[in-house]
Amino acid sequence: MVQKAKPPAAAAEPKRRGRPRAYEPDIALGKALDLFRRQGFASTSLDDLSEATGMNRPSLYSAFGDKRELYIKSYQRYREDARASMAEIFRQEMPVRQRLERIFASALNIYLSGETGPRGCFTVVTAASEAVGDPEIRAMVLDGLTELDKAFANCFRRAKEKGELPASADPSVLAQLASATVHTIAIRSRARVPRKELEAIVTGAIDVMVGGKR
Amino acid sequence: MVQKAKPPAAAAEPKRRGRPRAYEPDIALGKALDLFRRQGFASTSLDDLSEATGMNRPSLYSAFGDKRELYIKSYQRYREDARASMAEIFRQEMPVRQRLERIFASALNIYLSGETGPRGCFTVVTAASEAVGDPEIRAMVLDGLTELDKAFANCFRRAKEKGELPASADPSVLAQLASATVHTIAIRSRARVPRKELEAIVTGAIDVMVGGKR
DNA sequence: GGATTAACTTGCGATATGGTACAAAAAGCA
DNA sequence: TGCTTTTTGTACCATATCGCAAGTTAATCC
Repeated sequence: MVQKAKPPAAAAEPKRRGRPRAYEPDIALGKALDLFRRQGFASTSLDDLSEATGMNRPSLYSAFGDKRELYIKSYQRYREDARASMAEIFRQEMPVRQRLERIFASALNIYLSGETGPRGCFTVVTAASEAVGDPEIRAMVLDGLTELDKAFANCFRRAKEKGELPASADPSVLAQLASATVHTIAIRSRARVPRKELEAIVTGAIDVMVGGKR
Repeated sequence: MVQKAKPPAAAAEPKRRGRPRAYEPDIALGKALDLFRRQGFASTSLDDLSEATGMNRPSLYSAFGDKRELYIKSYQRYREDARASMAEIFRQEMPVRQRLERIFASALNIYLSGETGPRGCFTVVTAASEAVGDPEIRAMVLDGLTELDKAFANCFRRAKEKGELPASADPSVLAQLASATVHTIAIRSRARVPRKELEAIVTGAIDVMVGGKR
């Protein structure tokens, strides 16, 4: 039930007035995200969330709203994190192959980490869940899929401009193949396919996309 | 609550002894499958299943066992259907490209059909659900993924033997790309990506796998 | 027609779940 | 020291869910 005994989290705080919070919203949201990602929306109870975050239900409620809102906020958080690591990879100039390797390695790390087994990709998990019945959630999922496509397309477009790919290469087709590779490893990771095999799939896909190993 | 008013389903029946069933197990299982596929395990209640199948809960029980068993039987049924259409496609001799087109078209039909929106792929839905926590279900999912890989590998191996693919082509790598394409359209279909776009993804992937359109 | 068999219908009980009301607690402010 | 403000902790409610028990109905067998 306890989360952390350090109330003065960030340095500068404007001296809040009432009783201090016993939790840090950011890390609590992270715990909720982990749970939702592993168990899905429907089979994660508020009791589970309460235990994982160290907050009791009323606190959860006042901090994040009801279960659906908490799920949405968790997903947004997931996307922000993913975007951040993507941006990091796109910051420097490098060969396509290397950039692809980094992107896939990052994906694998996200999907395979987790204390109680691989967690997979939250976008894929949400897409496959009953939650897609909710139009707002479905829109977010679609946006997540599109964002990944665009990142890969950007990657291949740059490569083509630099002459790393033949003129016949279609960046958007390659991007969809790359996204497909991400999706397949996300799914396989949930089935506990060992890391080695997932890495082999990635390597094979890269070879096909940018030309054989060298 | 009513399912069908035709008791003498198949022609030859060994004259059962007690009160006749008011349902046909096969079509009931199909309805259950539809529901599970759309809503997932956790958020499909026995009441939902009862209504969809036209059987009340005790009948469901005696026919299929508890909810988990029903889910497993639904998944097995799904796999049998998928295997059957695969076998059909592999029956005759044809160019790789055409065979791939048929396989993907079949997948699209399965994923996009459904009265209340696309249903997606049951293997993918199960992989992404909380049900993977169950070792037996996880094993079935893994088996489903592997079976698809093998079917595609078989397809590419034949093509290579017939000289349709260059000697450098690696059937198992191509197979994983093809599976990845299936997985990505399964996921996107759940996000309601329109059929046209999914078909474009398939076409692009085929071009990359077996060489440009001709 | 009566016995037997198998399925159907109704209804229940134990538990879990999402959500909330209300009072105690811990801080600042005067 | 009292007062206000914000959060926590406990308890609760209405509902939903799974699974099953007991009795009823409809068919065949003798």
